[in-house]
Amino acid sequence: MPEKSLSAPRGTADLFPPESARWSELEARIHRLAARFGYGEIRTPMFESTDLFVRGVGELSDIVEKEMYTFDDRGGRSLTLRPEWTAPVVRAVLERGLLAQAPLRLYYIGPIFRYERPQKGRYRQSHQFGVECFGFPGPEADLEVISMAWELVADYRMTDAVLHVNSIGDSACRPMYRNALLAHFAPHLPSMSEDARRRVERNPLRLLDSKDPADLPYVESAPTFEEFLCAACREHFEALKSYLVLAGIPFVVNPRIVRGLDYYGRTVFEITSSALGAHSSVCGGGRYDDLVRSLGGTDIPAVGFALGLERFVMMLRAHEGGAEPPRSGVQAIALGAQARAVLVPVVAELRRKLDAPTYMDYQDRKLLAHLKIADRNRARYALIVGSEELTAGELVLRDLEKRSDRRLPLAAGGVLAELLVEATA
RNA sequence: GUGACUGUAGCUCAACUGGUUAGAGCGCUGGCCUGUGGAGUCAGAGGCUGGGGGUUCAAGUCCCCUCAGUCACCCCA
Repeated sequence: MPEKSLSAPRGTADLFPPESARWSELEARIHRLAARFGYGEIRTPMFESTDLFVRGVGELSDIVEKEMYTFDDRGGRSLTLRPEWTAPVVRAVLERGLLAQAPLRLYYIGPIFRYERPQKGRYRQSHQFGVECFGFPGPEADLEVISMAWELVADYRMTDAVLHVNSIGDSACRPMYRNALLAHFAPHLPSMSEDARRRVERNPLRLLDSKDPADLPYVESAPTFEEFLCAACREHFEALKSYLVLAGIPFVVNPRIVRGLDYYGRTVFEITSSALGAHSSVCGGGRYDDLVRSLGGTDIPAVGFALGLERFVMMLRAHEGGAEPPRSGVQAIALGAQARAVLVPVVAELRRKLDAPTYMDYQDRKLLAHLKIADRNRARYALIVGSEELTAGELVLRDLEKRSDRRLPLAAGGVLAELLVEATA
């Protein structure tokens, strides 16, 4: 048996500096954003009973049919790595009885798993930030969650982001629209794509986002949902649109936004960016007023979204120039063993007291090599101690940006650190 | 699950129709330079050409399998 080289599983990725710092920064910003909107964080297990997703996401959805990481544990239970967050959140909230005190505002951030062929912006493990707002039937809650997603995008000045909104009706009017669509497409089906013919059986709404040129003329002439919305759904949608205008959030009404998961109804929305490749959506969400009941809870309306962090970071990169990160911190440079022995405790002290990185290379190198390392570390200061300094009882503090030296007395450790903290502040 | 393209040094890529010892740039280490930095120059280290099998006198190059990457389809964040 030949030895196999070890590699990360297909569709997964390792994250290293400096990329990992960008992620931390984004995550910190998300936590602050959610806090400002009054949302509390929920964390749920990374795997759940398979049945939860079958019931929550929909038996006929692609996720359940072919994308789940499902396995049996040693007790013979069928478990599944979560492919999305909403069903687990609803399960957790029901289990704890938290909906008794609805309204309830929760957000989550963490990994999801889908067994798919990887491509741009699509991985087998990816990460989502999302929110769930339970207990408000009205369009104010729709506006609230959309604002949150949009604020994140606007925060980073992503000028090519577009918000698409649509209404896909409720259980009263969707069947009527469905029938109208079927009636519209039925005579043309023979000349439409194979995919289209398949979709008719499964989910006629999906015909609307077909990309096949053969289908385009029929899709464009198809009736839109807006004509079929019942009075209640229409009123809800109109109110949301005027709220968006009042909030100054730019949007387009896109009758072809449908959403793939079974539980959505009324409001659906998406945020897209041209930086993202074939599937340009970075954030998708909407209202799911029937989901809680279908998972065994009481009749509680809900609205939320999920935002793909890998895709968001891709957008970020597309909008950033190659700006150099600012210099910060101190590179301690000891020339020789004696200097090193003096400097090591100073470094320890600095690391306790300085709110910036302190770097030190412990090998014997020339000053030149040490300074190159300082540059690579993007250190702001170099703290140099060699034989000259030792005899003079001094050290050199070099400002690497201004390229200027200062000499400071090489006093006892604690006092020295105080001095340096002050000098480098 | 389907299709196309691609796997050669740490990274980005060369190597005519199969032909001797697989090259370059960047990066790395060191010298030029007794101790002042993103530069220059010289030198050095670094490879079972993703893995396995086959064809051939001869395979980085052709064929098959496999793993992985990229992009697209299906679908989704």
